[in-house]
Order: sequence, then structure tokens, then C-alpha cells
Amino acid sequence: MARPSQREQILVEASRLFSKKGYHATTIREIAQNRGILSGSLYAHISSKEDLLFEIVDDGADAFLSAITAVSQSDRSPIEKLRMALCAHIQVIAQRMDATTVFFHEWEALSEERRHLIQTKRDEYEAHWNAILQEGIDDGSMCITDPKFVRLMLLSVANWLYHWYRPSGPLSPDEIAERFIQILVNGIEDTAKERDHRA
Amino acid sequence: MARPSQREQILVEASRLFSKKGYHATTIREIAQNRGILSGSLYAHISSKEDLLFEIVDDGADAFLSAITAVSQSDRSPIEKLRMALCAHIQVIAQRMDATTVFFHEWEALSEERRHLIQTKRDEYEAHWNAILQEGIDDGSMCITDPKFVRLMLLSVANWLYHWYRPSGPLSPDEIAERFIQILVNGIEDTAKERDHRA
DNA sequence: CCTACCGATCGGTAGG
DNA sequence: CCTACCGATCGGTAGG
Repeated sequence: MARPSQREQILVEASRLFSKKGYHATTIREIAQNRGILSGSLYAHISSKEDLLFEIVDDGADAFLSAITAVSQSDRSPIEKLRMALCAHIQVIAQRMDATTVFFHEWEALSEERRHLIQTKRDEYEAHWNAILQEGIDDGSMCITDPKFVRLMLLSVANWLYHWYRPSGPLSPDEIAERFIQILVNGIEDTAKERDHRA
Repeated sequence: MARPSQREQILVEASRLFSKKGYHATTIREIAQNRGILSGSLYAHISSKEDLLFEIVDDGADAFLSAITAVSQSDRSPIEKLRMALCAHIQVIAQRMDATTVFFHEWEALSEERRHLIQTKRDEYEAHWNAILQEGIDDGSMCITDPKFVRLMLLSVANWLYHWYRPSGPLSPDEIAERFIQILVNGIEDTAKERDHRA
């Protein structure tokens, strides 16, 4: 594992500060100071404060997207895909708390053009979820009527993690996903089928 | 209905701007300009920008608290209380989108003392939820093991509303609550009982 | 509620 | 990566 470049370390520090204090409340001087340099010297590595924000947010969007793409392409059953997608989503948040907090909290601070770029990736991400849920409707394994609404619920529960998850907490990301599924999927999956499985 | 005072209209405008752009990105000059006065004149009505934020966030906390207190004190069944509490929570968000967005998004920008004050009200609010769920466990109407985790899920789904709810959308607040309950409560409520109800 | 202003701090740059 | 600095803008105030 190559030792991280100064540029990468600046991104990590910016993520930490943006997530803790917010983008606008964080100054370029703080980021520089915590990296042991002066604010002017930052500009040897970045070209603007907003570039820093964009790189963090865009990385976050890519992390979510690549996680669900892998799940989508697998040949599991819809219910199993839903389980895996939820696990993957939670893993992305848990493993990159700072970056995903910035992703959810500060993406609206981007310029309009860049906001649209991120919006496109969000749309793509949600389309993957819709497709998984639609598969479940089509093969009868999920008794839901409105996949978009259910997707919204699933992602609401999963996204809110960034408000409360702590690596030092009692539950691992997988255990959290397991509990979500215990309550949510058993409510979503056709109860007749569910009873057969249990019998 | 008395016509709103300038002070009240300043609060409304501040809520709107804080929710749209964030607390730090909103300037005192913008708030003043949108009220038709100069920035210096604002200080005849408020004493600081942070006071403005605190009043918005504290009002939000009180709105949530008084809604659930009413539900807690009713003599309905635990399941019915849960239903009512979720409806009430969603109503608070839907009816005060700007203020609740600021409540969720910007409360960490407050001074430490005031943040603790809000945290205390949040704790109190969550205790009401825990109590309702515990009642449901005690009388056997809810088959859950960890009320705090279930409360977290319920509030995650409900809170995320501030990201996507629009008054002009196809679903009313009550219809949204109904759909949440359709999926969540049917997953939480003991399925044996649920089947009996349906039969 | 306005005029007129303040000290502080912001993101960013030129030149080395 | 530092020195030295810039124009702009910030929240807020004194005096009327």
C-alpha cells in the first residue's frame, strides 16, 4: 500500500472538516493548518475549495454506484439482491463516514453544473434499486405495489445511518443491515411465501 | 389571524434561506434585502445571526415534542399510538418544511450550550417513542426485541422526508404515513395477530 | 429603519 | 512550500 500523497491527505482532512463543520464553515486555512502547511501552499495541490468538495462528493457517488452495479449484475434472486444491495449501501456509508456525510449534507453547495453531474449519478443509482424491486414484483417474490416508494423507504433507513453510525458502536455494518432486513424485508416479502420458508 | 410582525417575517425568511442554502452560506444582508430593509436595520429585531438560527431550531424541537406528547397521553393501544405518532411526526415535517430542514441540517452550527439544549429535547422526544414501543412489547402486540433500534428505523424513514417531500407531490402527509405503516408496522406487529385481524 | 462605517476574515494569487 | 499580500465580503455597531 503506497503511502498516501499529500493531495490524498488533504482530501481526507477536507472530508473530516467538511463533515464535522460543514463546507462553508470550514476554511481553507484550517485544512492547510491540519496538514502542517500554510493556506497559500494548498493551491499547489488543488485549484479551488469547491474542487475539493466536488472530488469528495463525486468519489462518494462512484462508491455507491459501483457497489450496486456489482449486485445488479449478479444472478441472485430479487430478494437476495435487495439484501445484498442494502448491505453494500451500508458498507459504503460505514467505511467512508466522512465522505458520505459530505455527500449527503453538502452536495447542494456545488455549482449548478456539478450538482447536475452528481444528480445524474444519483438517478442512475436509484434506477438500479427500482430494477431490483421490479424484478421482485415480476417474479412474485415481493408483494409491493409502488417500487419507487419502497426504494425511498429502504434508502431513507439506510441513509440515515450517517447521522448515528459509529465504528465503535455495538453493531457491525452487517449486523445493522441484518436488523433492517429482519424488519423491512419481512414486511416487503410476500407473507405467504415467507411462511412457507419458515415452515 | 393577526398580521405577522416584521420579526416573525424575518424568521420565516431566515428559515427559507437557511434551509435552501445552509446557515453559513446565508448572509445577514440577504435576509434583510428579502425583507426590504438594510442589514444594519435587522438588528432592531434580532440580536445576532445565531439567535435567529436558535429560534428556528428550538421552535422545531418544540413542534415535534408537543405533537408526540399529545399522542403519548392518549389512551389508545400501542400500535395505534405508533400510527398516530408517525402521522404527527410527518405532519410536523410537511407543515414546516423549511424549519424542520434547518432543524435537521443546521442545529450543529449552534454554540455548544444551545446545542445541548436542543439535544435534551431530542432525547426527550426519543424517550416518548421508546415508551410507546416498550408498551407494545409489554402487552405483546409488537414482536420486536430492540425498541431503540426500531425507533431509529421509524424516525429514519420519517425524517428523510425533509429531503424529498413536496407539498405539490402526489401523496398527502397522511397518505405517506399510511404507506410507511403499511410496510413498517405490518413488519413490526406480530404476524400471528395480524393474520387474525385480516381473517 | 438609514447612513456610514469597523475590524476580522475569507478564498485566492504573484513571485520566489 | 513560504512570504507577502489583495479585493471582497462578512457579522455587527454608533449615532441619528
